[in-house]
Amino acid sequence: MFTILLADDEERIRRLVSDFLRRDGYVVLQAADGGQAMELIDQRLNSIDLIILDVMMPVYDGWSVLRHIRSKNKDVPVMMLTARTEDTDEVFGFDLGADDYITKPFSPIVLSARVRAIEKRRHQHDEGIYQSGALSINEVRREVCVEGKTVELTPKEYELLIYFKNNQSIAASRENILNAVWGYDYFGDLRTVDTHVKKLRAKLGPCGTMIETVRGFGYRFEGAKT
Amino acid sequence: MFTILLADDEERIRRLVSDFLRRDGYVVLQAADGGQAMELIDQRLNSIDLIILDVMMPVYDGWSVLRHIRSKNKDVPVMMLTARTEDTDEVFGFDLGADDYITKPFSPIVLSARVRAIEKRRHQHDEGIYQSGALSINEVRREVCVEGKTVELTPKEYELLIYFKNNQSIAASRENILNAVWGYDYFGDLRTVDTHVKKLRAKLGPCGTMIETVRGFGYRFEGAKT
DNA sequence: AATTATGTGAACACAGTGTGACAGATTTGC
DNA sequence: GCAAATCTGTCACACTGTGTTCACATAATT
Repeated sequence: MFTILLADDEERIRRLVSDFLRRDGYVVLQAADGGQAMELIDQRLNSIDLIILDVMMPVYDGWSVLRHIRSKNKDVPVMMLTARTEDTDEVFGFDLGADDYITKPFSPIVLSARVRAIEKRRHQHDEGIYQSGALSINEVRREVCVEGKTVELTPKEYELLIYFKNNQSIAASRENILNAVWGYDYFGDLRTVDTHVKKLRAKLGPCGTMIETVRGFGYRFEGAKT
Repeated sequence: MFTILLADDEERIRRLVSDFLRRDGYVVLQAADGGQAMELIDQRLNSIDLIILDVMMPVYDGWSVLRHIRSKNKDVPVMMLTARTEDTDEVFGFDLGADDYITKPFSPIVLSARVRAIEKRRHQHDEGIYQSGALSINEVRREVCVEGKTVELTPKEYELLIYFKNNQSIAASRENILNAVWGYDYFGDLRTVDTHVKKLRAKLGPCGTMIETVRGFGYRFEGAKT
């Protein structure tokens, strides 16, 4: 989920832009002036992924809101909207830590492209994190989350999950799995795999169904259909 | 066969490019505007292997067509043609899922090189997938689809189908089949094969007729006539 | 029409899988 | 270093799915 805070005093623009962004799958919070923007930022800055600020707003202008955000030492990306004037504005904005800058009037297409660019930049920053549906695996932190909540896995369960993640959509026989996870020199019961799969499924809760049984063969891990 | 849909409003470019591609052995469908492109895509997206879209087109522009394609959740490769402008366009295109990007004016040689690159990428991706008519067998996933819908096969049914696939157009006696699928040391009733063939035919639905009876001998699997 | 080959459905034994319990191995906390 | 807690691998049981055979129906061949 990618949440965007949109602050602009023109209702027409808010509606146009938010409709467009929603159609692209983003969640959009709206603020009609700098005051409302400040409030929303104070309340839920941690769950906001991008902030779009109009420069000219009642109560507090965009620069003030931007300054407020940066004073909180949060590096959430901020995009500024401003009427076409001299470039000084632009320089000013970048100095305060704006990430992008769009002059009014703009086409929603361009805006949405810039938003995507920022989202992408952010996601490649998340390198090493696997995500599929409600399941996310952070291999650096060695942490697995389902629906945002951390799930405690034992070492074997974790390694098994990593194996599945690295072999998505591939039917894996019990032998394949045993060789890969337990090592090629391990000669144990094939059904050990079953037991661990069972436990893993249980711990993954709603994501447990991502491990499919291929009857008479083994298992197959399926990333969420998007 | 590799089919390319080429959408560009300039007739001169269409002819130049399609001549060039045809000489390389590709089949080229042409669309003179975004509307025609949309129509062709709706009608026969499944038989198209690559789409080349001009960005500036009447009716619908290239981005809209691209969005339409992706909304169908098809990962057919798309190549965008655009006049040299700002990079934002490019970012936009890649975000929407364009696979390649060529700025006008371009040389047909370059275009055809890029097309070959995409074709290559695609084909190594298709490795291990058998397709014939409405039947497709993904041996990596150990999954069989008929008319796009997954068909659940038991292990024996699956192995039998794989045997048939590997022995297309060859009359196979029941003994051949029994030896190959059940193993040379299996001594069961020859008619067991019949039962499995019957079940397999039923599960394959419209593709069941691909398994032909060779009376007095055995069976023969026939891939779809193209 | 008689004969032979194949299609079809039912019955039954058995193999594959999910599941919980348990004992030994390993790790953790003190 | 010791006890407690946790993890791991195996097993047994229940249940469902699968393979095989058989008997009979239907179709093809003579």
